[in-house]
Parts: sequence; C-alpha cells; structure tokens
Amino acid sequence: MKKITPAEGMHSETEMNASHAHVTYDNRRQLDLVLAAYHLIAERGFEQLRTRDIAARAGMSIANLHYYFASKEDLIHSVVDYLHQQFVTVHTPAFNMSTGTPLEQIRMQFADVQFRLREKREMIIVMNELYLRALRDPALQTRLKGLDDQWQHYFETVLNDGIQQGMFRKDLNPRAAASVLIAFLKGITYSLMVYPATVNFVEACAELERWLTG
Amino acid sequence: MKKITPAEGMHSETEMNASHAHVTYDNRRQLDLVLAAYHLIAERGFEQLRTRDIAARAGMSIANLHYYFASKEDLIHSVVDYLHQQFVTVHTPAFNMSTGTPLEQIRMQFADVQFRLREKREMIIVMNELYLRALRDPALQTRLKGLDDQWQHYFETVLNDGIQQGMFRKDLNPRAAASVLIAFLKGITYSLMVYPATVNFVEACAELERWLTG
Amino acid sequence: MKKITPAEGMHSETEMNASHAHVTYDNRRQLDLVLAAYHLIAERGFEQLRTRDIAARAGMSIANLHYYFASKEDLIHSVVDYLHQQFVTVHTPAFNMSTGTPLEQIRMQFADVQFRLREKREMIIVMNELYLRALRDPALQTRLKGLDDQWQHYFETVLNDGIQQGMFRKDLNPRAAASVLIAFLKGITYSLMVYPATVNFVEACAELERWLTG
Amino acid sequence: MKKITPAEGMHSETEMNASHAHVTYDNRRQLDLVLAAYHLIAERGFEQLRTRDIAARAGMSIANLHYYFASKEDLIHSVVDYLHQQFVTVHTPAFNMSTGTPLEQIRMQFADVQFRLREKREMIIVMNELYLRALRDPALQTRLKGLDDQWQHYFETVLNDGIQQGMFRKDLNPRAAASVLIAFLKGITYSLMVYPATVNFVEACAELERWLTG
DNA sequence: TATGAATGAGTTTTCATTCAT
DNA sequence: GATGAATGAAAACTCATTCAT
Repeated sequence: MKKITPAEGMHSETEMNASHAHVTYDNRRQLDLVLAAYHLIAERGFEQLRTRDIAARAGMSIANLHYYFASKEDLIHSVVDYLHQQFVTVHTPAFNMSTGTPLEQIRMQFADVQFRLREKREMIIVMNELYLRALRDPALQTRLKGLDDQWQHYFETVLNDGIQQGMFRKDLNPRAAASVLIAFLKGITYSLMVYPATVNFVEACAELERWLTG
Repeated sequence: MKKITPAEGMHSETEMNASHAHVTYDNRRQLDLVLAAYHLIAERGFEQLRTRDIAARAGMSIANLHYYFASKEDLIHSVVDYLHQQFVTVHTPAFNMSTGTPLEQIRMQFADVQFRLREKREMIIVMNELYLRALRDPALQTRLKGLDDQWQHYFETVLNDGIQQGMFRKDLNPRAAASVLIAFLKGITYSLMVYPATVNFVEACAELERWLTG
Repeated sequence: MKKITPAEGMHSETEMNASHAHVTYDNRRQLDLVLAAYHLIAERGFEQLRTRDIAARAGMSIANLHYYFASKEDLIHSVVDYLHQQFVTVHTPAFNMSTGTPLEQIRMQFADVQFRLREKREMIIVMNELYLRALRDPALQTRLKGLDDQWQHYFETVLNDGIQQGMFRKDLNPRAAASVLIAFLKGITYSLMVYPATVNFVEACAELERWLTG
Repeated sequence: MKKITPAEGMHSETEMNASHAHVTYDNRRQLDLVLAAYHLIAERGFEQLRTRDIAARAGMSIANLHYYFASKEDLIHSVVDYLHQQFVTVHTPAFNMSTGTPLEQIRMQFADVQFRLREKREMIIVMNELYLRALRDPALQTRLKGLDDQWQHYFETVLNDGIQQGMFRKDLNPRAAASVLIAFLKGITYSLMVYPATVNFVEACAELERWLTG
C-alpha cells in the first residue's frame, strides 16, 4: 500500500571504509534494499523477515529485489557486510580511538557504547540477531569473532599502557581485565537493548573505572 | 499406530517450583512437546522453528500438537514457562544461594554460570532467543525483567553484606557493582555461547574478585 | 473453478502386474494425482504441465498434492511408473503374447499397436514426451531402453521360430528384421499420433508381412 | 558494451531455399537468436527453454531479444523456419536426390538419415520436439505434414521406377512400401536419438533392401 | 540498436491450522 | 486422545515482457 521512498543520506557514508568486499554498492537501489532489510531485522527479527516487506520498504517489486540479490540469504549477507562496516565506522561524535590517556580511551569506549545505545539502537539489535544466527553459520561466527578479537586486543593495549603509566592498578591482568570490560559492555548493552534505561549505565561505568584505577 | 502410555518419568520434577500458571503439565505428552520445542529452538532458533518438527520430535502427529496447544504461539508460551522454571531450578550441584560468606556466594554465582555454560548450553541459547523475542513481546519482556531484577537484588544484598563484613572494598557502590557483575556475567555467557572456550572465564572471574575485594 | 471429480474405474486395473516398486498405490487420492498428471501431460505436454492444474483436475488443493508427493518431479516419477505398467498391461482385448504361430504373433503385435493408436492415444503421446525427457534423464533412459530391449528380444524369438518353421524367408536376419519391425512400429505410431489416419496402417503391415514371408 | 558488427558468415546460406516467409534474416543478430534458441531446444527441450538463456547465448540482452522478436513464441516460429530450411538443405555430402538408380536413391536416403544421426543430432532432437508441439499447434502440424508428404511422394516415385526397372519385387505396393520405409527411418532415428548406437543401423537397412529387392 | 532496471502474474513449495473419523 | 488428510494463505523465487534512456 504505502509507498516508502528509499531512505536518503547515508549513501556516501557507506562508501568509505570499504575494508570488506561487498561493502560498497555501485547501485543506490541495492543499498536501499540492504537498508530496508536492516531496519526490518531490527524491527521484527529474522523470524519475521519477509522479502515482500523488504521490497515494499525499499519501494520496489519483489521481482526487482531478486534482480539485485540472487536470494534472500544473499541479501542478508550484504546486510552483514553493511553492519560490519557500520560497526567500524559509527562512533560517538567525540570518538577518537588513538588519542588521549589510557583512562580517557576507556572512557571513550564507554561513551561510545552509550552513544550507540541511545542513537543506534537498531545497530545493536541487528548485531545481537546476528550473534544468534552465528550459532548456525560458521562464516558469520568467524566474522563476529574477528570484531571481538580486535576489540579485545585494543583493550589489552590500552590497559597495558595505563598500567605502565601508573594510571591503573599495578596488579591488573590486562587480558583478564580486557575480557571483563568487554563482557561488561556487551552485557549491559544487551540488557539496555531489551529494557532501556533500567540500569544506570554511567554509574556502572564509574564503578568499573574506580576498580581499574585502584 | 504406536500407542504411548503416559509415562511418569520426569513428571514430578516438572511440577515443583511451579511459581507460574502454565508450569505444570497435566500430561506427559504436553511436556514432550514443550521439550521438543525447547530443543529445536536451541538447535535452530525461532527463525527455523516448525510445528511439524516439534511434533515429529515429540513422537506425535501435528494434529495432536494442536490438541494440546491451541497454536504455535501458545506452545511457545509454555516453553517460556518451562525455561523460566529451569532458570530458577537448575544450578551447579554445589549451588546454595543463601549459604556461605558473601565472597563465597559471589563465587557460587560465577560457578553457577560456568556450570550452565558447560552443561546447559541449550538453556542459555533459548534464553537469548527469548531476549530478542522480548523486544516485540512486552509480556515476555516483563517476565525476563523480573528474573533480572531478582538477580540484581540478590547481588546487591550480598555485596552489602560483604561490605559490612569488611570482605569487599569499603567504597563499593552496591547497586552499581551489582549491575557490573550482572552485565559481566551476561556478556561473558553470551560470548562463550557463540564461540565457546575463547575467553578464560575463570581468569576473568578471579580478576573481578580482586577488584571487589580491593 | 470447476471441480472435477476424480476419475473412476481404472483403480483395480492399476493394482495388477505390479512389477515395479511404486506402481501400486495404497491410496486412491495418490492415484488420482498420477492420472491427472498423466492426462495433462498428454493434453499439454511437459512444457505446460502445472501442479495447480494437476491438483485441480484431481479435485484437491495444491497443498494436498504436496502431502502425497514431495515435489512435482516426484509425481512425474510416479507417472513414469504408471505408464510403464500401462505399457506392459494394456493390450488389444484379443492380445495373447505367447499363443499362435509366429506369423500370428507378429500380426498380434501389429494389432496391438493399432489398438493403442485408436484407443490409447494418450499413452502414446505421454510415452513420446518421456522419450524426449529421457534425453536429459539417464534413469528414465535406462527404463525406456529396458522396454525396448524386451520388445527386441521378443521379436527376435518369434522371427527365429518362424524361420525354423518355414513360415518366414530362410534368409531373414532375425536381429536386423526385429530392428526393422520395431523401428517401423515406432515410426508409424509416431506419425499417426501427430496426424491420425493419414497413413494406411493395415496396408503397410500387410506389405511388411509379405516381405517377411518371402 | 561489446559492439557486434553485422557479420555476413552464414548469412547467404540462410537465405537460400527461402520457401517460407520468415526464413531470411535481415539481420545477423536475429539469426544469432534463432541459432541460440535452436541449440537450447536441442539441449534442454522446450520444457526448459528460457528467453534469458537464449539472449545470453546469443550474447545480447533480453530486452534486445524483444527488439527483434515480439515474443518468445515469435522467436520459436523462426526456429521452426530455420529448422524447416535446414531439413531441406542439409544432407550427406554425397547426397543427390535425383541421380542414380532407384536402389541407389533408396541407399542415398538411408545414408542421409545416418549422416544426420551422426552429424546433426541436434536437428533430429529439435525436429522431434516440434512433432510433439505440433500436437497442440495446427499450423505447425500442417508444415510438418508437408515435409512428410514430400518424402512419401518421393519414395513412391522411386519405388515405382524401381519396380518398372525390375530392380524391386514386382509385387511391391509402392504406397505401402513408401510408408514402411518412412516409418522405419523415423522410428530408427527416434531410437538412436535417445540411446545412440544401440541398433545396427546399417544391418537393418541392408535387411530392408533385401526385402525390397526380393 | 541496445541495455539496465523494473514488474505483474505466475511457479513450486511451505506452513500453521482444521476436520472427519 | 490421536491421526491421516486436507487446505488457505503465504513463502521465496521465476519468467516473459516492458520501459526509460
């Protein structure tokens, strides 16, 4: 019924940071489909994802969807690419990964998660949908693991720096601490995704910060 | 063809802790269906959950499934009940919620999560499937929130006790610390569910313990 | 629109001579589908064969067709079985394969083909549709080859008998003659299937008979 | 992208024997499409003939196919024209329809069929696909009947000549004998098309020849 | 001429659900 | 209780055809 004009504005954004094969779209219509699928996954989950809805939301016929993507699964792969890129690209406005003291960088991570929770809730939902899908999709599992490993490595480095600069407790085990921080951020994100604003995010971060610093 | 006489095996087991309406099953066949659905959700996710597979796994006809449950959704509600009960009931063999020093109780929680991760992976997967479903199901959201609130309250109590007994840091903010602990446990569970044994669970718990105690 | 009540009357017929695995149908509805498909192949060819038409002709829903047959191709396999059996079973009322002099047996073959041409035109059309399909279906090819080999062997035996009994030319090459007879019968069947009654079938048979006898 | 300049290769070839309206192609691209369709019919049958495949095989877009042919059926008509012409044009290198003794002419026909079987198997397959299509296409039926009638007439003439020249049996019924010969050639062609080299073609022809000559 | 993009109308197949027994 | 049989509605995907350029 309702014709939805293809979402505008994120196009150029999707062309940068194309670290992955499928990430750029030579075609605007293709991106429209990916975005439509992305939003529908966030809204209804994979369980209720229907090609007809995707096509309608992208403002085109279902046959045209299949002109751009061989199959539903194929389109979903592109959504994964898109999300992967978003995850690397989208941060707090203030975000700068390699600037500031170790403590500032940890704070930046906290702020970033908080930003996504507030401004990019869809991203978090889709990401969590993918985590569950990864249970039955080894390729996807590998990709998500890659993201996690990067994150772990980053935290370890920062924590190491902080310990050496005397900012953090001397007895920190950087690897274990990084695991704790990541688990904490994942877990709190997960909770707040489902029932928003039920946990005092800032307070919890502050608490953790005090634990790190002594 | 094959007549199945109502067995009584796990029946009594399923009747305890019936804090919720649907939790008891007047019939073994009903429970078979719930268990079949539960396992299939763990194996394939809601996305691939089919009534025909549930019925087949429970060893009965699809028509009979609808004799016991008005609809697929109805059966899923019973799975939620079953899981809810499992969550309250199933613990480490060693588990005892109200015994031991505060530190021992925290350790017990860690051990319990670890036990579930190892022995009850299905439970964790189904629980996470439900978390995502809760996004579109307010009633489910409320129930899950209830579980979380209980957990939060328990941790706060234990932490308070620990602080007063001088076991934990004096400057702990019990509410924030409880949130951190819960987020940590959720997050690490989530990670290990998807890619098992990639994080040193024990190490991370030990680190957290040191942070709590000073 | 129009509900077609399942064709009647050939049921018992299909239960005899079950030399092939799938040939008997425990279920009447299954046979209805096979017959419907059989008739539609004869009327429109495989090119225009649609499951919806088959189901409609069998007087049931398309979903029910898939209750009995996993796929369209699966149903077609059953049509092949049915036709195979028909080919072995259906003959001139007078037909008796192992009675009479060799010449009478040859005449019986001619009569039999003529009977099919007149009374079982559908059978011939479907058979020819299958011959073309066999070009891309090795299993089918093997089955059809089997029928042909039986026929060839039968003709060779009869011709040999006739030569020894002095009924046929002494210089007949039984194998070659059998090939000629079969090719002739196939070819004339083929022609008459497409444009009926344009060739004097009886006259041609008589001519061949004279050639055989000297 | 790729510009194809109108080549002239087989063009003149396709313009001869244009006894039918559509037989000449003002355009090489048109012929490419006809040839592509022709090959695909031989390979997959009408059942699996798809315009997209035809266009791809002809090296052009599907939209361009519709520039040259109003519809798929229209293109198929041109394939019929092409095949018709091929049938009249393509023969054994040795072939000469109106030269030699009657027996030599019969032998020439045998050789010609054998040649097509070996070198032009596609032609035979497409021809048989058309025979089945003719069942539902009266116009096509008429055209194929025309070819058959020509053949029948030719054989009758040759046989008559042979009888008068004392080469063939005196008691031959030319019309019936011609029918037998044509049916034989159609039938053996049909068999050998489906399972090649399973019948001794030469032996069968020799046998028939002996029957004709006494 | 040529094509990328688009689509209406189908095509097979699937699914939760119902019904007669 | 239990099931074989049945189905409407929908699912993904296909196909010949058209349109704008």
